[in-house]
Amino acid sequence: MNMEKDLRLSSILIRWYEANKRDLPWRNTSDPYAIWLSEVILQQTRVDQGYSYYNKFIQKYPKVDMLAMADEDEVLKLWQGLGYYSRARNLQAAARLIVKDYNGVFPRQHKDVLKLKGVGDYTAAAIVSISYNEPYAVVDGNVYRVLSRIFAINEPIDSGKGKKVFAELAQELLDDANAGLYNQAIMEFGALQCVPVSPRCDICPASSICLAYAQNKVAQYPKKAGKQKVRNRYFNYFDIRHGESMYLRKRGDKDIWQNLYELPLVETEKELTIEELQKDEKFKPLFEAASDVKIQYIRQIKHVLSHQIIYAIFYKVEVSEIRLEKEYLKIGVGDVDDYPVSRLVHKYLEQL
DNA sequence: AAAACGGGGCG
DNA sequence: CGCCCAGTTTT
Repeated sequence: MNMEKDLRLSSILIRWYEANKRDLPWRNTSDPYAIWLSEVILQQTRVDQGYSYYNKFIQKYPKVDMLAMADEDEVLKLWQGLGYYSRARNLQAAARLIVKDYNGVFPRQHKDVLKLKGVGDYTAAAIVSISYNEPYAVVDGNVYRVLSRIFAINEPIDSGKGKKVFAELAQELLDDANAGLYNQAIMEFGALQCVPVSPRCDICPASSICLAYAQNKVAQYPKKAGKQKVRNRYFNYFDIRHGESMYLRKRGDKDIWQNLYELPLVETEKELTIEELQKDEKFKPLFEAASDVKIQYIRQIKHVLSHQIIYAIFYKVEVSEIRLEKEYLKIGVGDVDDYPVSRLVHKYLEQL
């Protein structure tokens, strides 16, 4: 069976690339030496930082044998300020090997390119696809971000399994006939359009096929296992009672417990006593339009989530009169069980 | 699987 | 100023 490849993504990316790509010096050549040099310089390095280094290197060592013949000190000096200096040492070691073993002609085969010092999976794929249009998909940080969003992939990118999943998906999606163009397009798209923070999805040509966008979860991708740091949060809940009435509010987007209900909440940066809390700017608006406010401490609950620990304090507040913003829902005390609440809030409610 | 490797951007 | 970034080699 000859399954046809889905090239919709390729088409979107390449069209976007042709219209939006930056004009960079290494984009006006198919010389594998120049491509290699640019790719090594751009490892862990932003384009605007590496740009002048590429120009210096290609001017001083326009051919691989000139790099091979240079003093290491001279090469390192030219690399100075760019960081990760093993890249420069490996670069020259590889140049010397190319002169010795390949007669100064840059290797043509992916497996040979991959053997060069300082060239891993990403760089080998970049070199052979861009220089020779060989069908090897690049997977760099941009690709992780773009693919994880478009396909809403929950596999963490920093796990062994995740790397495999992304490498296979990238290879499957690769537009083989336009490998170099497609690879450059997806990376440039990640660098300029599908950026890590606050991407402009409203003007994105891929938004219609982007699953993360459809789910309003763009900012959650790519997922990382990481040493996920646990964040401490301090929730002060107020169970405001006015006769047989109490108040709830629906939680919004971009935080835990989306669309669940909870008691009126004041979140603080650290644990505060009720006296400190009453002086806090976030506390005041809640009881501005209230009379005869009596606050009673009820209990403290430590609630542990995978990524945050919530130190919650519950207070019961009796008022003879109160007016709250319309986001606060006034309900009958007996109806509270009709509303979906977090486990934390439920723990408080069930023991009243 | 995890650490080491540098410098820059960001809040 | 601490935290994040992200390919390759080394441990």
